[in-house]
Amino acid sequence: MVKHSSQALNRTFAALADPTRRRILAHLARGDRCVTHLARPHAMSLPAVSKHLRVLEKAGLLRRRRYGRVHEMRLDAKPLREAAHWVEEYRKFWEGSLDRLAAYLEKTNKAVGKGKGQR
Amino acid sequence: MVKHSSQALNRTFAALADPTRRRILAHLARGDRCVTHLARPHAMSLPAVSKHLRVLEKAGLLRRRRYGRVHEMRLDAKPLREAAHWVEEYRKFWEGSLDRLAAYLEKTNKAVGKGKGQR
DNA sequence: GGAATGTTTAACCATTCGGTTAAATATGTA
DNA sequence: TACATATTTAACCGAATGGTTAAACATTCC
Repeated sequence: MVKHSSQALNRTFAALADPTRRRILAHLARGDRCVTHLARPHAMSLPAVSKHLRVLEKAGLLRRRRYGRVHEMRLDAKPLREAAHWVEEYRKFWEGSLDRLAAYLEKTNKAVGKGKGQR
Repeated sequence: MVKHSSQALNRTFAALADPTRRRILAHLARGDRCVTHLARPHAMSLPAVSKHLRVLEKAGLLRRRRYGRVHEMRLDAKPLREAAHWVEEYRKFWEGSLDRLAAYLEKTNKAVGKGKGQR
């Protein structure tokens, strides 16, 4: 298995666990946006959105540039790369139990079908 | 963009945001394991691990079968499929800004280079 | 029956999270 | 200068998280 930086994954997955933040990322995928613009479609106060943006920024998922009083946010999807890699390692497990069994056998190198093999 | 079930993604990403839970999933990728076995390498109490397992179970990432007093956990990676799909939609954004610009143009259908285009 | 094993539940605790409102800060404009 | 706009910070709140210990439950073993 590949080595992953735990802290970064923690922040990335935690940032993605909130639907408001996922929606913000989706908006940013259409182009850079300022705070007010990003806040508009969300039924919450501006400080709440500001906090979400800070979470995304800490996770490295967006970068901020100041144009006068306007903060323009730009999507930075690089952290998603690592997250995708992590998830990909489990692809064989959702693509069918046959591969899962194969991996199981490869690792344990034991006979199966005895019923109490692993226990 | 594809439609995703928000609740499931919330649970999946939240479950993945904890390093203990990711380690548990990694262990389960090697084969089905009982609670005590999964708890051993983690420097925390059994109830703590039990809680993590419940979080993973609620997220649908593992299934539980009872053999007498032993609860055997089996990885179920299907929820990761949806998560992977969600993340994949941002692949073009980490694979280079050229594609990013292309997507931007495609969506906005506006000229760029004026400097203040989106603001 | 009684003891040991595997696991969960209950009660508790500190911290974090996601939201609020009010005030402060920074910038632009008349 | 004064006012309006964009955003953050501060203080607060209730709920969720991640951990603990002690007790309960379920099963197996002697």
